[in-house]
Amino acid sequence: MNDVASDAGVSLKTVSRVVNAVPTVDRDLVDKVFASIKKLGYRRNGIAASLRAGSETRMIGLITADVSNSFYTELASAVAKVARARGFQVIMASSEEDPEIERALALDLCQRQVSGLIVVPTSADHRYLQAEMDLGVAVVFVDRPASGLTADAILIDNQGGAHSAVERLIANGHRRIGLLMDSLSIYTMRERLAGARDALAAAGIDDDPALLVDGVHSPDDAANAVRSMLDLADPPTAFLCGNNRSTIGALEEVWRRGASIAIVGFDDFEMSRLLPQPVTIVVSDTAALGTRAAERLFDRIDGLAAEPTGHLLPTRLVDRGGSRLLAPS
Amino acid sequence: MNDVASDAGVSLKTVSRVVNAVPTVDRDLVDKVFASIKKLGYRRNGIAASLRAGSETRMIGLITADVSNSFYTELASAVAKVARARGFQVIMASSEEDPEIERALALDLCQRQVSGLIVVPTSADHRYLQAEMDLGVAVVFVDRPASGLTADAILIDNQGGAHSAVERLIANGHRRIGLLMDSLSIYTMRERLAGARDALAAAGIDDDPALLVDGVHSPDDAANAVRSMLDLADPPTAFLCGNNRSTIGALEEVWRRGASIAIVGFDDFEMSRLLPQPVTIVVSDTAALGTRAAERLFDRIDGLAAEPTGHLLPTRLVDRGGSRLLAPS
DNA sequence: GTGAAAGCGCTAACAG
DNA sequence: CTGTTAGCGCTTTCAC
Repeated sequence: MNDVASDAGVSLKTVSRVVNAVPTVDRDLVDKVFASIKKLGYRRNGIAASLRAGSETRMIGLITADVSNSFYTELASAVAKVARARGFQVIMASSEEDPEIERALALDLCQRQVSGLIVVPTSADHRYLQAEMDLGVAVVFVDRPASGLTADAILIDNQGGAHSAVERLIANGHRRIGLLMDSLSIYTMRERLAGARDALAAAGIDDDPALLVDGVHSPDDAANAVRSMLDLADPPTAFLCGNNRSTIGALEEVWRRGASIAIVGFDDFEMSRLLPQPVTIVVSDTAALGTRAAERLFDRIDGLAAEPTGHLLPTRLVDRGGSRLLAPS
Repeated sequence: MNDVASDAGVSLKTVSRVVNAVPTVDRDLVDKVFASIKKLGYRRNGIAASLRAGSETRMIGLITADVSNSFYTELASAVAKVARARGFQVIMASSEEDPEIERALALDLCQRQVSGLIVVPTSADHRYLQAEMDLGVAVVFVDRPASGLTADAILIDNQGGAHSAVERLIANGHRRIGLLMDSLSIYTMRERLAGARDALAAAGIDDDPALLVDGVHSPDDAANAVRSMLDLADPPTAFLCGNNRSTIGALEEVWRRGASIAIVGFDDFEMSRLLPQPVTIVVSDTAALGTRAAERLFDRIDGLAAEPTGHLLPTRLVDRGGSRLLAPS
């Protein structure tokens, strides 16, 4: 910038003004400066610009639990859209469901002076973020609430979704319902389980521990769990799957056996409508989840001082698949 | 940092040394400094640290064409893994197949002083990046090559994949093969089309323009294209789909009609194995694509001076789906 | 081992 | 309208 200034025969500050498109600069000087910029191959250093106190880096961080799950991808896509509309970039990172990684990532991003952080929390204790929040980093949690920390959270109605899913199964005559959940250390899984049990209890159905498998991470885990439950003396006639991965695995195993078993899953996935057999899915508006979180984050970045709130988005039951059954030749 | 120094009764530089874990500092001073840091709630400003010339921001940028497509998600996931192993963060952004957005994003990221850039190019002219590369930003293109610029590119063997796909269809007796391609302004689509035509020509089959639809962006576009081709007087008995989206749409339409039509698609997708009818897919190792690109980028960041090269990853034909047909009750 | 001074590239504040 | 001065938070000389 110094070089440009001397080459153009103006002061540093004038170059700065030109680069920042300040309107009150003489046309001639502007042209001269641009000529020197081109000639010298000058590039503005955005990082130095954001160094001056108070200035924003115009970056937000997004920490999800698993980049390759389409649920988080859709979320990220919605966040990115809101950010781009505001001229912010998104640094995306994945905690892989590991609290230590989450912590390291969050602190790293804060060191990089992000203006805000959207986190799908994995850790059981987020007090480590308190200091950062006190220093002015906006933090919004999404899909799961924080613990040990008062912060905004955008969630879906996990209990309600599970409740109505099980209610529907019961209405269809099912009384033995297998429950496939990922690790119960995950908030959403505990909530969904609670909702399911609620509905069972309301119908006067005993909670049989043999019909719950947790720690189901992958489609293969789900297939194994389904297999062992179907081999019980008194097997389930329906399954509730805690997330899209387990839904896929459960479907595979059920079809493999040719068994006539009802399946309700959580979290929609691309192609669910192509499934050859009817599946009911507890659908939430993932894009809205991301949009809400990003909007709340920017409200905070803009200085919103209101008390942090939890926000619950509704779910609904949707019937997917099945129609293609008629077709294949 | 100044405050910490005076609180601890040491110089600025000593604090800097402690924060950066320089070993040659007196234990007592280290403890004192840490105490003051905790007391004052000091946080290191990573951005200021990277301001000094030559210092790296330890960030790379990743620009893909569409965040919500699982193909790019897998790619991104692989890139992120390599980056994390090196302590780099990834800024991810999507060009939405718009050259202008791509350009703006790339320049923005360069202004943010990323050490390198991995780009799935959309634009037809990447000379705008030459200046940045001259200034030391490493750039690697992936999935598609750059134009107007000499740079590393990691690609898959699109022509070869399309060639063997069509060859297989011909071997199975098909002579009328419908081609569904996204916009032919996209490199991969031109290559795949060329490979397909090659195989047709080699078998002495005339290239019928009625059997090509391009500009197929979405599953619905694909379904429409399939519909109109199947309504031809002399309809195709097979389809080659240029990407996973069009494969999905083509499958839908074919099943809807109950038609007995062979389908070969490009790019695998999660759940393809759950499909109720056999589909052949031209599969490439997407994770390897991302890994290779990231590794080459870090080689460049580390100062590798060798001539930029193009790298071609192989594809293979895989049969997916079909097995479930037996099962549904 | 430790510290003082200079400066990274830029911008805010105030003059001129 | 333009230039000068100071300083963001840190690190790097180079003395002590």
